[in-house]
Amino acid sequence: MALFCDVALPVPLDRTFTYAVNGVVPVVGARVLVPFSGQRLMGVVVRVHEDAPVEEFEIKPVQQVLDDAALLPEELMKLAGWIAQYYVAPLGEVLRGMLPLAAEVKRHFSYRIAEAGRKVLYEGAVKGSSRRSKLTVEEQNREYSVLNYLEGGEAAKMSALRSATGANKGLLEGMVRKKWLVREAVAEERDARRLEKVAVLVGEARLPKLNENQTAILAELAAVGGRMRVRDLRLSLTRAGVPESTLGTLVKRGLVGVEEVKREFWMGGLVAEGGEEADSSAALRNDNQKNRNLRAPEDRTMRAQEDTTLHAQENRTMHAGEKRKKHAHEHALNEAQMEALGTIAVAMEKGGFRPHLLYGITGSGKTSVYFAAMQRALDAGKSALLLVPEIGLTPAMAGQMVAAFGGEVALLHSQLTPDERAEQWHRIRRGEARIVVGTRSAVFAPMVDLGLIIVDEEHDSSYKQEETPRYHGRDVAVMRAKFNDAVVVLGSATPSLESWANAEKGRYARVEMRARVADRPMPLVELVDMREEFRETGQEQIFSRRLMEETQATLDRGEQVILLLNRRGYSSTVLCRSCGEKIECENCAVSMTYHKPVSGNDAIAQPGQRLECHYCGSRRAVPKACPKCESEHLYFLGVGSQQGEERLQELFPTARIGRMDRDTVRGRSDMERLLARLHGGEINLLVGTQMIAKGHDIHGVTLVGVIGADFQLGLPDFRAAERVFQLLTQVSGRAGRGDLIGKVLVQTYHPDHYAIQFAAKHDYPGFVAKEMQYRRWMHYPPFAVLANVVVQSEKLEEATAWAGTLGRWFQKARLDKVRVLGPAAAPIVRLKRIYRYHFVLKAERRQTLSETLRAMLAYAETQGIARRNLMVDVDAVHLM
DNA sequence: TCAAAAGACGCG
DNA sequence: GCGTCTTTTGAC
Repeated sequence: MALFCDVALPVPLDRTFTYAVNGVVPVVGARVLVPFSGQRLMGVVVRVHEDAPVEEFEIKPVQQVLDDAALLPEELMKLAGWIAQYYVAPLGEVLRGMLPLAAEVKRHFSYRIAEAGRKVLYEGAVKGSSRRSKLTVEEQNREYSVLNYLEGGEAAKMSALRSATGANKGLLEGMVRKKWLVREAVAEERDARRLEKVAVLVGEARLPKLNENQTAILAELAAVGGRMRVRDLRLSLTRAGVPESTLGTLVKRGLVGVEEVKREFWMGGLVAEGGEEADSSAALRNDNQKNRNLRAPEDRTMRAQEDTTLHAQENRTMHAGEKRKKHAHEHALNEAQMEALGTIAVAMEKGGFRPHLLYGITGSGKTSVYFAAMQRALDAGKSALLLVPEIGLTPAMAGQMVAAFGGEVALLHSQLTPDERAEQWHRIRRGEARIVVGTRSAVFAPMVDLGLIIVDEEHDSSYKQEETPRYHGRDVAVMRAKFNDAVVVLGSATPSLESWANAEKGRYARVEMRARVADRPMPLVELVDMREEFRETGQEQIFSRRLMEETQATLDRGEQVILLLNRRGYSSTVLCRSCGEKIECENCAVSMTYHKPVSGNDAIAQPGQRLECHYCGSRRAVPKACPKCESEHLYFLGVGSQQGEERLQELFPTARIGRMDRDTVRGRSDMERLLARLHGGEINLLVGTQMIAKGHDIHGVTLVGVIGADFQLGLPDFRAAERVFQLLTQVSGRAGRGDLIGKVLVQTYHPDHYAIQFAAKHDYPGFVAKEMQYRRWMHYPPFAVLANVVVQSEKLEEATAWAGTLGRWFQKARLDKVRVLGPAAAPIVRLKRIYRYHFVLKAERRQTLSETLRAMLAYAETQGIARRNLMVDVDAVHLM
């Protein structure tokens, strides 16, 4: 009987594809390489069966089976199925997101000579290569050398052809079009681990005469146990002023050996690569870290012993009253923290799926609880997963994790290269890394014996993936915990209303920490009414008199100030005074932001004054005159962080100012450098966008100023109030984390708005109660489930017509259990040249919503609306 | 998504 | 009429 298998492929089609199995029979969950529309793709087998498909098309065979066992554990396969169903996404695309192993499959093309090509080769210069042809003589000669190279009939890889004949891809493709060559898609497995050189000290009883430099190298090697990556060694040699050639001499003399080993795990991306570290002691630390990780397995046990002794020491210093078995990381916990930990620990002991909402005010020490809980999981022989919104923004957390758990940690974040990602994935899968810290997609880490999942800052919108599959990391984490029978903890000082409602309903156990560590008081929040400020001063000012006064006083006391200015760039809008026209991006229906050319050391070579679109990234120069009415009265509106920094420099000329936003912080190292300068007091006034609000723990900050955080209260988004409340609370939490009391000044045009009032009083429960009323009233989440459906096309008429078609269908369907808003122009009606209309669907029950969406998609198909022109966003976070 | 196929366009 | 660039279509 013939065997077939259904394969989920990473294409945006909501179906699987059937292939014939000829050789090895794959198991469900294994990866296979299959031919697909002229390419080779990697897919995951979801079914093996004997039912020959009835449709009349050629069933292609599986090309290669990559795994002999299911690559994904069963619960992850289940989770993938759930995501595909829940978020109306193709299973293949879900699986692709779960398996970051693209680096293990090498895809390339190879070429073989065809009949026509032979002819050309033998008949010499024919009319075929017409005079019309744009090809230069040189290119024509290249074509001949390609044909010559392939004459034997063997297929050759593109890379080989390239180096042998100097042909480029375009040339080869042209030859394929002329039918001189045929192209074949090839995909093969490869080992993602790269080789690297390691210098090894050769044991030598008697040392021959050596010069100073040579001795230095040997000493360096000996100090780290005799093995060191050559690139690290080079680095430290350069630092010490020893010429690199000395290493070569030692190798020649047989005192140092160089081995090639498969690159072992290292903290990819956590430690800065290369030698650009600002601070050499940090670099040294990093080197040590790398070397620790490089050591051979037998050293691991040794390291484990070191760790035990370390813990033993910690245990000795623990409170005498502790009677239970001591655990590391718990000695510094206060009562509230111990209680929270206790609840989580009990749940873990009991086993089974138990979701928790950890509501702990800013500064209550949630991170310490996470650490302790993860240690408990380890002690119980389980692994633990910590999700954070963005690792790049919390280097401190990543560093602490590594310090606390050493080689047990795997970090997963966006800055890893595909190879590094694959490497980490395997480490986790093999059970070598039992502590995983990562961003959204880390929720799919193939943990062994997963006992605990923690979602830090669970309200953070970066957990929502804004491309297919549009899943929410927090919700997937809860589902995963369910499939894994694990404990899940959602932590936040400002829980999302969804999670809070779940806690109220009793679906999540609520754990609260309502006091700051060391009983520090909450900072005092003062509102500055900017309307009044305007009436009194008669001028529109960025900074109120009150804020300037306090800033000056704080700086005079030698303390630090953070100012939140939640828009980047210099001015958010360029407006024509004559006709009122805003300068818009040519691709998107949004006004362009003015970025002032930067002068000074970190200036980017970007001459002229530039306007930038924050949605599509396009740039243009500031026009001399209004593009519409040609008036020259252009003026700049809306203050961004860049302008804020400039103004502050004028107002406080002696202040040491730093700026933190997407423009100054591009990579992790920028962030670390900036934070280090802040910690060291080199900066005493920091201005920045919301990234300054995220979890940094700087003890010298006693004043936080908030400028224009309330402009988004006016945005057409039902979560606007929640966002403003969260932002104010988070940024306020940056004040007074040391011994000094903090103060917060909030400049606002809406001083009476409840989001601002409650934030000023640190009253989360109060805010939630009020906001819940509004959500209930308006049938918004958490009192309804919501989906955003966007109809998109490059042609405006198409977009409106399709929106109308679907609108009529929704009307005719008379959905009594689903409310449909729209069709309406999306808040940003044109984005990256695409026109967008949208519907917002609200239903009381999940199932109703899901059924309606599928019915709508089915109808759209009958109307010839291609699936790619419809975007379905279940539990949409942004309705843009 | 992505490559092949069909369509639109320009040139002698 | 052919080469080249752009848009559309369909995949096992």
